Amino acid sequence: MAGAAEQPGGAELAPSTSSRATATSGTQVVGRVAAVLQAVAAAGTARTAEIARSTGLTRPTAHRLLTALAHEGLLDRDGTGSWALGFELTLLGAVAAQRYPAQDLATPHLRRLAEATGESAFFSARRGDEVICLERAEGSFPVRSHVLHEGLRLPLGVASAGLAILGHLPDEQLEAALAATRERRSQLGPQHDDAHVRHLVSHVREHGWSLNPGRIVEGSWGMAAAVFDASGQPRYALSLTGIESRFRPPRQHQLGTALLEQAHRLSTALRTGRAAS
Amino acid sequence: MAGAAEQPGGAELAPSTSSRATATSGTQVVGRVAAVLQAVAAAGTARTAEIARSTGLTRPTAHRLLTALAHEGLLDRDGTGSWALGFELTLLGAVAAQRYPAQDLATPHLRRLAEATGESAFFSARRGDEVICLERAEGSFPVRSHVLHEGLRLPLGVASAGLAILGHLPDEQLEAALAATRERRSQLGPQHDDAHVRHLVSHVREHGWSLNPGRIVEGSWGMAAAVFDASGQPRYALSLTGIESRFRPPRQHQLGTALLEQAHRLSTALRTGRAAS
DNA sequence: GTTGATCGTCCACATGGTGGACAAGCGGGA
DNA sequence: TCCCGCTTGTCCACCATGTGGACGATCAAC
Repeated sequence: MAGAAEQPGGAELAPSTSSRATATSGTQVVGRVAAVLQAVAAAGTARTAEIARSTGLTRPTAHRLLTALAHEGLLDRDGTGSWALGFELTLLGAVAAQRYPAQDLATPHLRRLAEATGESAFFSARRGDEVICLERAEGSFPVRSHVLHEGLRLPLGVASAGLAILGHLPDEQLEAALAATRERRSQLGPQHDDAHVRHLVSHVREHGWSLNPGRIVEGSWGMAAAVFDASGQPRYALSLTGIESRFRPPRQHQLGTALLEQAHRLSTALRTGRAAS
Repeated sequence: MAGAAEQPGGAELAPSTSSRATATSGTQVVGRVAAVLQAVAAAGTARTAEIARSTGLTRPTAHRLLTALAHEGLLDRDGTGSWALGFELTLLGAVAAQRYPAQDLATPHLRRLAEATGESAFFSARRGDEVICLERAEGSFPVRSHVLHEGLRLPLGVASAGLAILGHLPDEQLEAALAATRERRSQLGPQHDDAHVRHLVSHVREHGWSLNPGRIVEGSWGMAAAVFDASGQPRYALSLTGIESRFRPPRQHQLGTALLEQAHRLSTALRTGRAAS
């Protein structure tokens, strides 16, 4: 219900990729600013036209916003003309992170996961109907998936991290999330329809951890465990990605156990506010 | 030259505290958004009217921006109606911090300083003509100064961190910074005029570290050492604060040495990209 | 040289933001 | 209880501000 914008009449097909329709009230330039920042974050680095496309803005408008944001230090521009998140966001983020100390506490657990399993490990956070990848720790295994990267936003339900979180939500919230992400999921392919997601969610409810059997990129598998914030909500996730052959039983079971253990320790750390040993 | 806005005619006395006049080109709503975010960050938590005052916006306008930003998750609103930085800023900041990994590397050095000296230690960053306090580590000594806190922005030259950075700038940049901060410094009191700042800067150039002998709040002293980024610029600072009696010689000399040592190690870590031992 | 893509900029239009003014809520003091 | 001073949220007429179609410049590839 937090970000549930009312949809007037039928879902009018968006012309391009314009996703957000947060024009609830007041200043909508703010919404565009947020969309631009998120688009740059998700891309890591992007050109003006790419941002215009991914936000649904016209190119002149995107250009004006981008330059204005860069003028404020919220964005940087590298030599080639690509945009990236700026220093000012580091400063604001550092202050904001005090109220949400999750990442600092997560880093050691992430490292431990990567070391123990040899796969690449990720820390992600839920916000609204999306899951944002926040940090990556490389594993030692030389074949690595680069589907996920810091800043990437995916709707709940398409990656293992989002699935793990979905699996710990009560039915009502699960249905709401499915409804809210339905359109975006369908754009990512038929393998993300409700039936498939529900199947993977039931797996989470049975085993505690989630499995993404190559649903985003063929052969790139993922597993995740939900992490609970101080109020007991599944707000974060720890996940592992790698190639199919390393995510089959019985190794699958070992990985699941390792994920659950670190997720549990991290949840405890978040609850007590103190880093675990 | 980065943020040097041209001043039309005489410096028309600002009615309230309106500081920034970044209306160089394009969208100026973006400038207001940035100002609001910075104001909230600096206050930690603030009411609508306070933000309106500190940004120079009218209250309805501030209110609209604040609610719009909260709608995007960039701000939160607690039960009492106060605003604080939101979760979305944590996410954006985490991605942005990858390109500026200073804080992660600074934390252990900060802790070490606080432990070794018993005073509270701070990590700050320069941006434009300001220094922003980013992280605090409490010392063991029971009398602590709370003048500095995370998010606070001060013009270069009024606190020990800014002084340490000023002292490592070439003359030309020093003069530019003095000119750019002159008005704001004068608002903070006559003890921050050019002559006094120059005197403290010369101290930095002689000893390597800076000393703020209670220039912001009487009896609250500070010392700092500059930290250099990968390109060799003095972009950050480590500092200590405490009561006057603990910042006199010969202890002053010990504190300065400790600051310089940690600052040097941190600078090395920033240059090599790897955390020091 | 030609094509095809990007980029940055201009300017008339009207959309969307502005802020003075009003109303409501809250607590303290008499 | 009433009044006062403080806050906050909201309205709406005005016009400043942002918008985006269109143009010209730039660059790389073929």
